[in-house]
Amino acid sequence: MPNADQPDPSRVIRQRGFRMTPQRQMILDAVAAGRSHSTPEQIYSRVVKKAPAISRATVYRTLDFLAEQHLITNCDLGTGSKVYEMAGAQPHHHLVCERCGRVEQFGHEMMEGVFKQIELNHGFKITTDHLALFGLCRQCR
Amino acid sequence: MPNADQPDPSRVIRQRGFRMTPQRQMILDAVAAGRSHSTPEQIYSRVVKKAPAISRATVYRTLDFLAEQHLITNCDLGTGSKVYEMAGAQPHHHLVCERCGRVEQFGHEMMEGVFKQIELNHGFKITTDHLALFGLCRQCR
DNA sequence: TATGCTGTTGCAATAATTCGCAACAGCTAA
DNA sequence: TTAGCTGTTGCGAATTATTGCAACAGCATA
Repeated sequence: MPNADQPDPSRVIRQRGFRMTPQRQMILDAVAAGRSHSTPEQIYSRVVKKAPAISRATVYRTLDFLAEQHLITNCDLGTGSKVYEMAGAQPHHHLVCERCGRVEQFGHEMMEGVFKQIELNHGFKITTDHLALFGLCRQCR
Repeated sequence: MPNADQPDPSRVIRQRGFRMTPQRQMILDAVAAGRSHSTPEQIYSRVVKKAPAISRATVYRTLDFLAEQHLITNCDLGTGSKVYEMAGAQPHHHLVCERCGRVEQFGHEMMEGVFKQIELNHGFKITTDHLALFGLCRQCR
């Protein structure tokens, strides 16, 4: 069931003057294949099965590129590597417990008020849609 | 003029069962010496002048440690390395323009409402006090 | 089709960060 | 003071991430 809210990435990229190459398509597919957050290394290992010649540098560059285009999002949960997932679905953020490592989610709507306020005060339009906030969870306090 | 709000780091660390070693003291001093944000490499190069034997791994480990103890804070402005600065002074966050790279600041008080709300809803106490939010600045929109 | 412009890729080199482990240092209790 | 426990450090290697550059590929125009 194709989602009308999610325009064809290929079209989006071309409309902006870039190219949807086989590498980019494969990497996008690999991000989608990860149920949720995937590290660059996980994505690389998925892609390399289909295209053994692909280089790690291409994976890193392409992930950056797709994130700039807001087709995927990334987030640093403090695990050493950034993690990536498809954008669009339900924008959300995370609460990471510094003690036990538990990760909770909360919806983007909680942030929208502040972001709007910042836009009014600073004329700055925030596009960040995938934050990690650190602290202590209910159990660990 | 000593600041009563800033307890002696050495005391804080020892009270928690850790040790204030010469390395930790030097690294803390090096963070303080940087006027604002410093990269691990900048900190390393300051410290290595005083203690040529110190290893980069120690710098990275110690920065993590001091950040966990909330004596310093860090933030990823998208420049390749995390940057560190002393905690405590004026907690603040940054707006980083994706196009021109300009970095603006805004005060922690803007976030406090949301953080309080999250605490009510999730029982999660957020300690993050140095965020980077990405988007487009007034000029670049 | 031929040509040129520009975006993309792979490779190798480099940079940034982390890890494993043995040596070392500070604290406590005998 | 000595012994023992545990936190810390230095070293070097391993891992992870980024960069520079030449070759290549897609699209447009002639």
